[in-house]
Amino acid sequence: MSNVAADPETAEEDRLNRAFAALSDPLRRKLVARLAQGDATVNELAEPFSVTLQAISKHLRVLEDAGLITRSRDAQRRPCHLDSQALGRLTAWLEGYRQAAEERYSRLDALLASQEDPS
Amino acid sequence: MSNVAADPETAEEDRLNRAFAALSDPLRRKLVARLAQGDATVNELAEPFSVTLQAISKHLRVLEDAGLITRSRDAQRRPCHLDSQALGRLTAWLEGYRQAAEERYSRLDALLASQEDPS
DNA sequence: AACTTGATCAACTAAGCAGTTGAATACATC
DNA sequence: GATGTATTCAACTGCTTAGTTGATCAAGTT
Repeated sequence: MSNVAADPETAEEDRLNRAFAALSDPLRRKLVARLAQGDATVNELAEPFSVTLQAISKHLRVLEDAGLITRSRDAQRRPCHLDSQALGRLTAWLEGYRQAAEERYSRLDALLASQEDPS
Repeated sequence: MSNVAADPETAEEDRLNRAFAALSDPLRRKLVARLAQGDATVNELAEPFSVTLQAISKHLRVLEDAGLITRSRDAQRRPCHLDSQALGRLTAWLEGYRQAAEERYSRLDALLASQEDPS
């Protein structure tokens, strides 16, 4: 039942799986948005929403398992902290392919332009 | 049964839902990676994988519904094209919060440094 | 020790999704 | 018009997940 991949290559895959899946839920994205403003406890995070505290707790677990947040301890409280580096890894993945695609298109555009005007 | 949100605010939400969900699948990420190299047909995209063509077709539909790819027509073929702008919108979302978080931390670091060394 | 607050665990339900097989559609060629 | 090729549709199965309620644990308060 271990969800943790052994092989480091699939481990990175797994981390991307979880991170993107975590961000596919609008409530979890709102939690991320809130945490970007500063650390917060489960109760604080739950306050604006009309779902149960347990639901929020589960969402935070998903974010934690995805490596997007970390949690510490302050008496009974479990403050959540957004890991900006984790967000950075996602943008790095996206940007790699976006730039590759965009470069190709601009080369294609240049080719087409030279075809139209073969001075 | 319409999956398209009416209100423009939830429409953007919906687009993010679908885009992040689409990228949470490793096979779909591989399709994106392949398409970053250049447009391709369903058969070409399916070739490296051991799943059925129908499965690939479904994955492409998910990517299309998420706005990550567009599709044209060439006789029976349906070539797929990666929409780099869609990837850009995702990085924009991520970067907004990453930078906000990082800025806060650097301010906090500065504060702590000044506390340690109140010259 | 009893009580309150903060958070999680456990069990369940309803919904969604990745994959399959088999049938159907759309276009191109013979 | 029959055949082959590229792709999608339809129906089904197994697994995962968001949400709920009720119980439990952990730490501070009286």
